[in-house]
Amino acid sequence: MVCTANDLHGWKDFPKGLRVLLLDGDTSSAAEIKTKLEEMEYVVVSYCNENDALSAISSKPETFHVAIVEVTTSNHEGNFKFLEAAKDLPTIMISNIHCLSTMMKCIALGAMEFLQKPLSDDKLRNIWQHVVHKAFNAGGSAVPNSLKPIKESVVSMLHLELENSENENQVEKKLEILSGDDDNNHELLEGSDKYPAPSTPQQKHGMRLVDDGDCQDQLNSSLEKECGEQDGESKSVETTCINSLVEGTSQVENSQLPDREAIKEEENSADGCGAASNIDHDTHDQYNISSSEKNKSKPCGLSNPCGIKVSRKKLKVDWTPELHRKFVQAVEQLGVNQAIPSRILELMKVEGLTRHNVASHLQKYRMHKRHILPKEEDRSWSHSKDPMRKNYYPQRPVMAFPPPYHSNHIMPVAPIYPPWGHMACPSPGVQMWVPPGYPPWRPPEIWPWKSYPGQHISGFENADPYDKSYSIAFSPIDLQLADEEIDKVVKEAISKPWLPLPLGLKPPSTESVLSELSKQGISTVPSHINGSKVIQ
DNA sequence: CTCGCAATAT
DNA sequence: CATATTGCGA
Repeated sequence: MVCTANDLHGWKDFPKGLRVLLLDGDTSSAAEIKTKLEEMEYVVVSYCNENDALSAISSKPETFHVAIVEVTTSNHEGNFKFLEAAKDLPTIMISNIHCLSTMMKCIALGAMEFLQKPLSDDKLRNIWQHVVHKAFNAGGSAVPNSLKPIKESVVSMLHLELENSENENQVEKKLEILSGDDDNNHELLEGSDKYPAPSTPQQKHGMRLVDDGDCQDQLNSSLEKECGEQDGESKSVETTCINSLVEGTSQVENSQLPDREAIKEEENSADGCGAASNIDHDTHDQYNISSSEKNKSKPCGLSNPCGIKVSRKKLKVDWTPELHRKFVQAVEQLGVNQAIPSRILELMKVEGLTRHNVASHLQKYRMHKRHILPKEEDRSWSHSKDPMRKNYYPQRPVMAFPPPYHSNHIMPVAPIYPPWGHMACPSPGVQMWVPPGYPPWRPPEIWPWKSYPGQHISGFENADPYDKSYSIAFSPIDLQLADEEIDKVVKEAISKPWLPLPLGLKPPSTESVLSELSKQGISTVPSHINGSKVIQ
């Protein structure tokens, strides 16, 4: 009934309207909690005995999103039964008693949290977090029906795309933001305005890990439901950990930038999450770093007090198109001659990426520049395979665009970057071979100020031996076509400075261009170049 | 320590 | 087999 996708398509102010089952034997306490919850615009149905509550959730399991259940010394059994029956329902235990083993048992049986009475408003207000958490963490098993809409609406609210395994850390981070401002709980922002309820958010990162460990290590006597289910999440545990470690410092301010990168761990287990289905890197920047599953060389079984594995393992970088795009952009911005790993790393501004990764990638990049093109060459031209001569290709023919191509139309949408495809033509003016009939997109590397006819500034490649050879290889028609296109774009850009640059790409910085030019003895910049400078 | 290359691993 | 990682000399 409740939760059709339509009902909740928006769920405008999300936590409001969340349906809470309250089970508290103490009627006055129940009334008090109910009142508070209702002030927070939760919908509360309270019960005073377990049987009523049990029948309620068993007859209409989708009626509630979350349950709050009181535990006393006398009603253990009923509550445990409830937990058992409501294991799809995020359940928060509340109690006056301070019994560690009881708490432990509840948690082990699947309770999300165990709170001591009296309940603070903060904790009540934040119960929705458990709902969302569970909605995103129904490990393995399907998300319970009552929680599906939650997940959907949260996803839509955050403008997230949910891949097979979306990084929940990302979600959670945004949710933390949510709890801060979206909750518009002005009346409660006394002193600690940042995180109203310390216990709840903390539990996500720290406590739950402990719980998992406890479940498996100590309490596996008879109670391993949630634990078993959540076992498959050790990856996300590590992801969270990595994220907080790696990104913690710089991400604090950056987390809202549109081009935030996400680190996600790849799991090669059966539920094949990322790798196979990562074809949609157009929309959101994303790259994967997966830890090698075998921690052989390093003795990294250490655990910190929280039980979090501090495995600073070697991370394998998956150079997704997006990541690679950044890389190329950085290289270009630096100029091929100055593209050293450390600087590239800086420019890429990607947390978690090491200089080593970049160096390796750079190596590959250069290798391709030197080998792929020459190879094509060798096959069709000379059959000289002399490896010593690989740097010299004075007269390489370059494919021109097929005749029918004329650049009268606007740039096509940003292309999917093939891993190395456009590397074949990283220098301006050099056209990548495009299959006939292919949409003639222009690589982002080709920017007006890089190749103007006659000046042959031609960007940064002059100091690069390989690129030098490329620039020789211009075919007239290439130049003409490129100029035509470029001219058009430049004119448009100049005449409409308020518009974003084509393809939404960031051009090289003015400084880098100018410094490069001055290095080459060009101190005066043509006026139209200046013009393009203005729009930056 | 960084860079770039070559060997090695996945 | 392509590509990422590791190792090593400059």
